Amino acid sequence: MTPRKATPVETSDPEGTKRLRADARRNRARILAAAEEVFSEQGASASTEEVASRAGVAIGTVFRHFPTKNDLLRAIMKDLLLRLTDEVNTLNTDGDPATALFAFFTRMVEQAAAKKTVVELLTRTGVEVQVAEPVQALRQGIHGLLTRAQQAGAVREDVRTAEVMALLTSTCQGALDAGWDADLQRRTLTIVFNGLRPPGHGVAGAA
Amino acid sequence: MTPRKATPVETSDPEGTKRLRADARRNRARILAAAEEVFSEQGASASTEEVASRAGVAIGTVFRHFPTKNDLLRAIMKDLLLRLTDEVNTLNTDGDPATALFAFFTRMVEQAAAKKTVVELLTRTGVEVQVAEPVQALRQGIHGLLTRAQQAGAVREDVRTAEVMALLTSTCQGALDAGWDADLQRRTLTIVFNGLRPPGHGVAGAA
Amino acid sequence: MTPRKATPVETSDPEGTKRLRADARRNRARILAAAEEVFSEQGASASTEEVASRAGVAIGTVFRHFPTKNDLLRAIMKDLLLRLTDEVNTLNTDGDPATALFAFFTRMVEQAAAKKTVVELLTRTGVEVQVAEPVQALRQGIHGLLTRAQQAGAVREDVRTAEVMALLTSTCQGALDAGWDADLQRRTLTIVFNGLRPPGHGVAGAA
Amino acid sequence: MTPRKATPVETSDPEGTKRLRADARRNRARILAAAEEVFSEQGASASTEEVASRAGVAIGTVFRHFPTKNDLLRAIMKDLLLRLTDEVNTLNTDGDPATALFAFFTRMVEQAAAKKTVVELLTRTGVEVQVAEPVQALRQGIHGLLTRAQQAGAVREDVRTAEVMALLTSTCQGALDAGWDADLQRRTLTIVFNGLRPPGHGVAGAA
DNA sequence: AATGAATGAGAATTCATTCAT
DNA sequence: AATGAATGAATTCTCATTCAT
Repeated sequence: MTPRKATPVETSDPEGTKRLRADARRNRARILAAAEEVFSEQGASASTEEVASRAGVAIGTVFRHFPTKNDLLRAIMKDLLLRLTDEVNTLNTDGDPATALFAFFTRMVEQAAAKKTVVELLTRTGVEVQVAEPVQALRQGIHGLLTRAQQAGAVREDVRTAEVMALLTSTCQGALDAGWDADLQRRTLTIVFNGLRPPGHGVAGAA
Repeated sequence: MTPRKATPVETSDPEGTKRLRADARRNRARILAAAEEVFSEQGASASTEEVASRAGVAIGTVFRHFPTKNDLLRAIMKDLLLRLTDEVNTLNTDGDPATALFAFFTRMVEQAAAKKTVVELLTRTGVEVQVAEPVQALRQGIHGLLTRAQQAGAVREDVRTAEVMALLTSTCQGALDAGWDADLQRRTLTIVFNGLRPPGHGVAGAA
Repeated sequence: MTPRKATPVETSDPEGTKRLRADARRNRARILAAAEEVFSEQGASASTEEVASRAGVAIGTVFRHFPTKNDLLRAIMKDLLLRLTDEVNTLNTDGDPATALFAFFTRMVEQAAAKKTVVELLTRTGVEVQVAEPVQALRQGIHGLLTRAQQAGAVREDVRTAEVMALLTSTCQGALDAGWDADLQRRTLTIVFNGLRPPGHGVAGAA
Repeated sequence: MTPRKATPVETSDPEGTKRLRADARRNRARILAAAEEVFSEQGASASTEEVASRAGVAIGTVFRHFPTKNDLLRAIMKDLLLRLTDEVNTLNTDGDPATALFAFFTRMVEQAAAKKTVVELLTRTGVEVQVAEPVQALRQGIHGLLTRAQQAGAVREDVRTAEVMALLTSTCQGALDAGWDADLQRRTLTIVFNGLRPPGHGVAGAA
């Protein structure tokens, strides 16, 4: 009848990993892992109870760490985006400009199937999971990959980051579809990549 | 989430329209229309009550026509697929082989945003909505468009129906994403279409 | 995740008794009766489940009739206030002006113990149960009793309705206290009534 | 609502202050102060966590000092009653017999609003807070005030302590009600006091 | 003694589905 | 056939209390 603020463990701690007792940190990690699993399998409508039992903790523990189901969803989103951004940044520094964008694109699509919900959440606005900043970080990394690829002559000049992002999320979503196997993936990406390449650079054979 | 019964009244009646009293047939149509509206707006998790009230009937009437929420979802899927197949077939007969595939592709993506749930359902297996046959019919129509386009030299020889379907559903899903506007759509499809065209046929400028 | 409006049975029906199926009306009455019982015994924090089981209906039925626990509380409040106002109005019409106010006052205090929660709610603002109008109606009735009593010379001229209400609710709350028995009630009210009477009219003996 | 344990650590230690380390004693005091604040503001249903954080200690510390929420409620009750009894005793010794009772009465009502929960608890048996002895002590002090007032001719002979207590708690509860302001308080108490005074001693004008 | 994380039994509320009218 | 009330399992979230650190 009278809602009261709890003391959300991760509120004052964006990364959610500092200043927690050892056991609390362990549980937090377990819960995040379980949540990624569960939501990947069953979508964002999976129950928090399922996450708790998969993590081997009581339901109250989940809510102590993430006061709201949405907070939990947001947390796994941030986690993934962080990892992706790291990867992109590494490629921007160390990768071959001519292929790095394509390599990253492929990797993301490969992993998409394992990240069902994350992809859902990343792309649908409905489930208000506000992760604007981490997404922006990822976008900037991809912008870097794109620019380098264009400077290397591997991608058309008139392609912009927005389209790459659109194609990326679209194909990631597609990768969740039934019947989407490794072969189909390769062939589909070949077409997309050919579309991105400058005229004459088309790589033969989707077959 | 807890299916209790699976003896759909309309199983023995594909179109779901025969042997019904006039008012019953009218109600069935109303419910389908309302369901398409509601699920398009709110996603598949919208409540059946909402559908009923939007259709102007009582909740019991919805369940008399569609014994399960899933039956209702399946029905609107079938409806849409039927309409799409009709369109494809018309294009196969009357359209310009060199452009018909692209035209259809564009049209579908345009409408996708209005068909939120349908796209969701069409592509995720999770929500057991088995609509194999109508999908197969659509696939065949698209296969026709593709073949003709290839014969007209408008599409690479090594592209197969599976990839076209994959790209089609992927971009339809993408069209549901936040920030996906008409301009982004045009630029994204340009890239995809360029990827489909034979080398040298690339159409310049995503811009 | 997406709240949806139910179709509250009593929304369009202030009195909550019209246009309901016979069985629904029966259940509504049962629920109200059970609620009055339960909340009287255990206070406003009693569980809705308890009300449901006491009423012999499923929990969903309670929420169909009263979409919110607060709606239920508000409903029993309105019910009681309505009954009290009727009583007051009758006394205003038929009662002896010199004694009607005291009679009503006594009756309310007598019944207070049986209306634990109602009294709580009537007097505390914390539990937002907005019943301003019905309370206002009651207040006006009491104003009538007071005015008549003053015209009959039974109550001091300088007493206002606000004080009478304050004394009324105070003693009703007092009547809920431990150790408050019939004798204590009589003696306490005697003191209050003497305080209301004009000097010289004091009725002897609290004893 | 689900008491699990009832072996209050401080049972053998009425004042709850002996045999404690300095810091423990300090914490105990802080917790009591915080509890009085919190429960006064939010009522007895405020959470123990809130008390802990307001006291600047961890939740475990609260439960170490008061094994049960009820023990905490009981403790603040005792505290308040002790203070009130002190006040009464002082008035019994030093005050003007003719006015001391009225002065004390007025003071308590004034403070009632600040003691929301205390008043609640003092008067309802429901929330098992057994504080019989301290209440008895207070009652005796008030009995003294009453007796003296009667000897001074300021209060009717036939008034007994029970009625004074009843009126006192009733008006204290009333003071918690919405709309009860300083003016209403004065007018209401005037009526009550007139009721207590011997015939002919009535003080004019509630206005 | 203090800390604060974990527990788990509720509590309110929703909604697909059933069934009496 | 239609209606709409009833059902009850499931879900999110809260909080007193316990216990490892």
